[in-house]
Amino acid sequence: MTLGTRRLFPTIDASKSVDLHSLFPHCNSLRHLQQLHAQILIHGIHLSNLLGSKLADSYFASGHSHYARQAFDQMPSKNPQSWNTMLSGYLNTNTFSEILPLYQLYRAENQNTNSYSLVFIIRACTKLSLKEGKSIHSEAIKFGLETNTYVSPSLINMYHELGSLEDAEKVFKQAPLLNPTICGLMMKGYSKASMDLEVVECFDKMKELRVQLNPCAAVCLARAFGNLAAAKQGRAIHALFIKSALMASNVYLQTSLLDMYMKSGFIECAHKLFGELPCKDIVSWSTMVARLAQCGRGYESLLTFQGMLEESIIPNAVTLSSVLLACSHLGSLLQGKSTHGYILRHGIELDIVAYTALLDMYAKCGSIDMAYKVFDQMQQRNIFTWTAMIGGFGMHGMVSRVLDLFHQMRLVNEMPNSVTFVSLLSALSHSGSVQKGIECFKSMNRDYGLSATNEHYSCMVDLFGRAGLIEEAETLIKNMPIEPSASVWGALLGACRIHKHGELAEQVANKLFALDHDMSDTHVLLSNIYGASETWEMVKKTREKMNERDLQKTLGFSSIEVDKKVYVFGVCDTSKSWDSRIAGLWNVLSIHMKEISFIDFQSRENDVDEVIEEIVYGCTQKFAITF
DNA sequence: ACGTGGCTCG
Repeated sequence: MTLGTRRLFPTIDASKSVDLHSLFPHCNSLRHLQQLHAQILIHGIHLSNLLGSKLADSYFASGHSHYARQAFDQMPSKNPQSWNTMLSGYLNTNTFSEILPLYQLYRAENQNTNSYSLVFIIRACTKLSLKEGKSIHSEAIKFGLETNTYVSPSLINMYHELGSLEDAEKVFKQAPLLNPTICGLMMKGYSKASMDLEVVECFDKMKELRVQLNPCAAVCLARAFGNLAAAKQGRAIHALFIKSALMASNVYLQTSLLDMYMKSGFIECAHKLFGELPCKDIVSWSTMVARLAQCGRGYESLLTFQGMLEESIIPNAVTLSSVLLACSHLGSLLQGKSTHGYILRHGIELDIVAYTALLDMYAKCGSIDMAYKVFDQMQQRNIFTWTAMIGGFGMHGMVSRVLDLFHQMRLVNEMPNSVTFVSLLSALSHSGSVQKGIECFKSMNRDYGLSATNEHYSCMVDLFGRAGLIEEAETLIKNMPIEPSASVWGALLGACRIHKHGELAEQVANKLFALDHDMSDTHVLLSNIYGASETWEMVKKTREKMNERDLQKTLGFSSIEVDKKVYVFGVCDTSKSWDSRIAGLWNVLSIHMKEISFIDFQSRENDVDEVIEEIVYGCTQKFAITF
């Protein structure tokens, strides 16, 4: 140890080690610490466990683990606290590999262990492996510390972090007394595993045993109700949180509740809560931006993003991927490009998720070339990236690119998931590639062990249906190992419509009515099918049935931007908002479309008539948002 | 001098 040329510390009487203690808070650099270290050695006070540990702790805090270890090794006799200081230091500096060997040394010198050490080791094992975790668990059992107040929550946390919920439950059930912390952590485990019902069950148990809620449990509960889209119960727990004084100054809980309301469609409640938040951070803003985009309120999402920028909150990759999602929902290439520009101007680093959202935006806004450019330039790609690009080519009708990309993906050993196959099948269906579609559908299970979901079956029914292979479609549905969903029957109904199978359509529609889902679309479709086959009596009946049941057609909309204005078209009866130029252009276009048989199948010609008929479309104008 | 957690994105 060399001393600096200038002494910062006076020579202190060895008996007054207290004076050295008081110098710790004044060490703001490695140099200061080393000088203090020297003084301690000079005066022989390193014999003191206390000073040695404090020194090690300070070295860790300044990011110099190596010196911490040196100070520790210089202590001739160590007490449990000094060992624990080292374990804690390595844990906090993420040097997990040092922890177990150090603990081995400790145990070689000591017959005993203690709850502090165990907690550090358990936390290290959380980052290591289940095998090591289990061995430390048995160590805890050996010393009767398994149910210790600090040890058992750490064990529960470790097990669910390592993916073994069963082991977490075992520890949870062995706890002699349920406390808020243990319950909170168990709920966190369930929450991570998307076991929302179990989260709620755990909460019910807490109520029964009168265990108080803690913030962790509260957050999990809000998340669970959000996922279950059960905002009614959500409002009740919100009230409970307020009563339990959990809400104030807890941004995490506030954000979780915000998210819960948004996920379950209680937009008003969410807005109210959002408005009341005393300090909105990046996450609460991003939550609003994300959820608004996801529920199709792209314009509001962008406005919220703008509001966030006005508050001088710097968006991150998470925020921007949601903004990009809003742009793709609006179909606004201008807005999407402007977001891309914002990212470049402000040098915001995107992650793989955000780049995928950028690619997806370009694809969905019609700029497939830009989408591919982004894809091509990405340093890393995951299955979502590949799937988005495959889907992009698919929606542009570029089947050969779809198949080509899938092939490339397999060459780099990326494994397709269920969604990749939805994109593939949908592309093959739209291009009428029946044979390839069948092969792809078979391959999904045979080569990748993925079992077909209703979405895949819908694509297949659509594939057969478009090609006029109604019988094949019916057989496929009959042999489905799972209960066909409304979308599967919907695809068959669509096929009936194309090929004018009135009778089958009625049967299928009845299947759809039997399923508990939004029936208005089915009624409309059915009535259109009758219309196509000119069975006007049935059209009338269907329409009457709709009125009887008080069903309204779900409102659809589409949008386009012209000269920095976003035109939103939706079904509504106020046609005065129509710009006459747009109306004129629309007429020209529809006639032209008919002339060139724009619709892929001859039999779908009547679609065009129908669209023209529905020129009760209104148009609202919104200005592009600048940021 | 050493110990138990929480929110947003494809």
